[in-house]
This record gives sequence, C-alpha cells and structure tokens, in this order.
Amino acid sequence: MKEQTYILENCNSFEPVHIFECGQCFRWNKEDDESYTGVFKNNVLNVKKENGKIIFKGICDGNIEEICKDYFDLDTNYEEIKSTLSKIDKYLETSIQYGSGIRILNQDLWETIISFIISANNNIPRIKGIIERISKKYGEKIIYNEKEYYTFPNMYKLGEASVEDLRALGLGFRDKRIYETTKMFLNKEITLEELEKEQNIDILREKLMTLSGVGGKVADCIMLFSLKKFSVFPIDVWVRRVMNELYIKEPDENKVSKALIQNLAKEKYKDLAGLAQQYLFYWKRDA
DNA sequence: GCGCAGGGGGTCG
DNA sequence: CGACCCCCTGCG
Repeated sequence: MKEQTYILENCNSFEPVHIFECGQCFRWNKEDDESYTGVFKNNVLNVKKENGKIIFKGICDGNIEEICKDYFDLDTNYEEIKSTLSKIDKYLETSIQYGSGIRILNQDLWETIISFIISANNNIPRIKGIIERISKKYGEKIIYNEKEYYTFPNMYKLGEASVEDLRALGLGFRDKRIYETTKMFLNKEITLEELEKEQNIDILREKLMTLSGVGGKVADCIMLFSLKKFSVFPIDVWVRRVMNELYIKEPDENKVSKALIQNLAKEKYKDLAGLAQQYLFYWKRDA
C-alpha cells in the first residue's frame, strides 16, 4: 500500500493532544515532533497540526479522506456543540476552553469492547502495553516508515488465544473475561451487528452488560466511544470527583451515589452529557 | 541506580 | 463489600 495525505483546514475543533489524551483511545502515541501516530482498523496514520492545518499522512485501507472523515467524525459540528454546552455553566465554559480541540472518535466496536474490558482496575500505561502485546501477537503486521505496526486482531484471531496465552501477555485477572467475551461472539450468542443497530440506550446497555467483564461503566464507555451515544455519561473515579467538587460538595466523595451523579448529568447536560464528561474529565484530570 | 510498596478509568461473586 | 493480576510509578 502507498502513503496518502489529507489536509484539513479551518478546523477550530481539532487538537491532536486533546483528542488522543482525553482517555478515549489507547493506540495513539506521541512522536518527537508532537504529532501522533496510531493504528486503527487496517490503517496506520500520523496526525500533525501545523500552522492551523491538520495533516493526516499514512497507509490507509481505502481513501484517506473518507477514512479520516469517518474516524475523526469530521461532519459533526463541534462549534455548535461547544456553544450549547458553554452556556450551561462556568465550569463547562472553562473546561471547553481548556479542551477545545476534543473530538470523540468513531472507534471500531470490537476493539473498543476488548480495550475497555482491559481497562478495569488498571492504569493507562499498562492498558496500552497489554493492547500492544495482544496486537503484536494476534494482529497483522504493517510496515510504515520502516517501523512495524500491528492491527488489532479480529475476534477469530483473538479466539485462538487460550486463557493461559492471555495471562502470559500480562492481562492478569482479565484473561478469563476476554476469553469468555470472545467466545460469546464466536458462538453468536451476541453479535456486533445487533449492538450497532440497537438504538435504545437502556436495551443496548443491558446487552453489553451480558458480556464478561462489562459492567455499567465499561458499557457506557463502549456506547460513547464507539457507538456515538453522546448522551451517556460514564462515571469513573475522576468524574465522580469532579462532579462532587463542582456541584454536590459532599465531604466524602465515595458516599455520593452513581445514580445521583447520573441524574445530575442528565438534568444539566441532557443529550450531550457524554461530551460534557470528556471536557470535564480532560480538564480536571490534568489539573 | 535499584529495590520495594502502593495503587490503578471496575467487575464479579 | 472485598478480592483480584501485574505493571508502572514514585520514593527511600
């Protein structure tokens, strides 16, 4: 495959560091020149912001412009979203200024399911390492700029791994969960297609939660980061901390129930709660 | 430098 | 509600 280039101009809502460091993805790494290189589907891409232009360059399985438009969700109007959210309160206004270039990626459902099962009780450097090792062992190799990259394995390839194989890759207690979830898909107890077409969020959430290793938080991340359900509001320790600090002000944040935070988020942010979560999370986690 | 404790984007029983 | 694998990080 040949290298392709696509340049995006006049985009005020696109900042590589915001997009790749806001916690939605695990396979993008910063280069020495501040650009980011990552693998998604069968593509290896480098993304660089220079003089206000976004330069996409890499090896793509198809037309680079179409692939970028889809993956970076370039047809969604973030100016409008940010304007709506900024009017809600001063916290959101500040956080949006801080993370003005955040975009929610259109990530592959299968990869997102497995990645967020791995994320449970884990930290980002280790999550990235595990996913890299899985890809290296079960994915396809792509050479770009004389470096080796590996695609994330499909369910059939990952299905070749035993629980012991997974344990050897450093998954820890998540080995069994990944093994079981993969088997559920291979046995067609559940399909990616039925998840992709399900529009009812509550039903979708329940279906996802039948998977081993998928609880409420992971299900919400999958819906937000892969299925474009902008209204869902994943609550992790950071988001709980922020919401308590800003609005609830309970001395012991652990006493604040998830339900209370969910209701608050829905009431304040409505159908854009998931995006509000990203701005707040990125803002307060860095602080 | 290196060794060691502490803890981490939650889920499950 | 406690256990859970194992790196990764930060301190001594």
